[in-house]
Amino acid sequence: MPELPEVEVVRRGLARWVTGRTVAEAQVLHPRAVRRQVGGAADFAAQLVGRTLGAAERRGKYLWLPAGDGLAMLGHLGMSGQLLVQEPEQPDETHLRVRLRFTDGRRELRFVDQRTFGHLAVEEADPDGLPASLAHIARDPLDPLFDEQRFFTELRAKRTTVKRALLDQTLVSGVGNIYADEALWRSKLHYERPTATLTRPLAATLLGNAREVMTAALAVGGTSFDSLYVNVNGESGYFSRSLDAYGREGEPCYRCATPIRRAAWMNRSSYFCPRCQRLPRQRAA
DNA sequence: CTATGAACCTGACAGC
DNA sequence: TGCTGTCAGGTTCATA
Repeated sequence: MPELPEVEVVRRGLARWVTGRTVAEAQVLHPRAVRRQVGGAADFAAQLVGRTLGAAERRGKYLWLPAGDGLAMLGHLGMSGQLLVQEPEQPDETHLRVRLRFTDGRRELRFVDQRTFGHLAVEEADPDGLPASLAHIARDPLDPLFDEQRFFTELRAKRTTVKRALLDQTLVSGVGNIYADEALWRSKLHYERPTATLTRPLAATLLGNAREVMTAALAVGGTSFDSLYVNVNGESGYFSRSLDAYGREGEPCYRCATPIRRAAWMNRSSYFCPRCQRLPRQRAA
């Protein structure tokens, strides 16, 4: 469940169902799911058993469970990862990769990931509780401590285009392909607009729109096109019906009725309105 | 520093 | 039915 709203839905579920519970057993059913763990699967399990987990936290698309002694269990869902809270007697999912059993014998935590682009790891955390490998990940637009000043400065300094910048997790985290296209549509910006040409008000509009669209998506449980993107209880969100650009190739723009276009871009797709989101004419150098 | 492409995987779907 | 090609909410690494 990739982007910020979907990950936040999962974080809330974990906070509700896992906080304060003690790990009795950690089973790694696929080594790729813990490939970032320096000591491998055995180390991952050994680090977790006996630990009582704190309330889940999140930065961008990453989430983690404080585990005491300056450690945290970090997770990233990649393209297809799910964290599910399941009754122990529920049959194993086809792509079950990691299972945590708890000392209370009640519902277990399962990491299910079809494509195994996601991962879990136990890591040291800094004094603020942030896992070590997230030091370079920027705060996200829903974080009260998000540094707008820094965002504007770095955005203007970048020699790149605006959608690349939105997807750059060191500049602003949590935004992925769907919400980048949605924020750009709302801002009437072309995805290949050079960041150096963005005025401060335009950049502020863009950031505000990213914040608004992700907040709206979060309010309805995130975006789910299929059963891959679900909360810890396996339920889908409803934001797919509110998308203005993403996935709407050939359908009329809600502002001007021009058909939305899909363009191949960086091994993926960009959806945009060719009329509302124009590239300003290049000036000769 | 920036930019591109490929790699990592599995499954769904369209078209033949 | 079954094959082939394309596509998918992400990150990282290697090469220009």
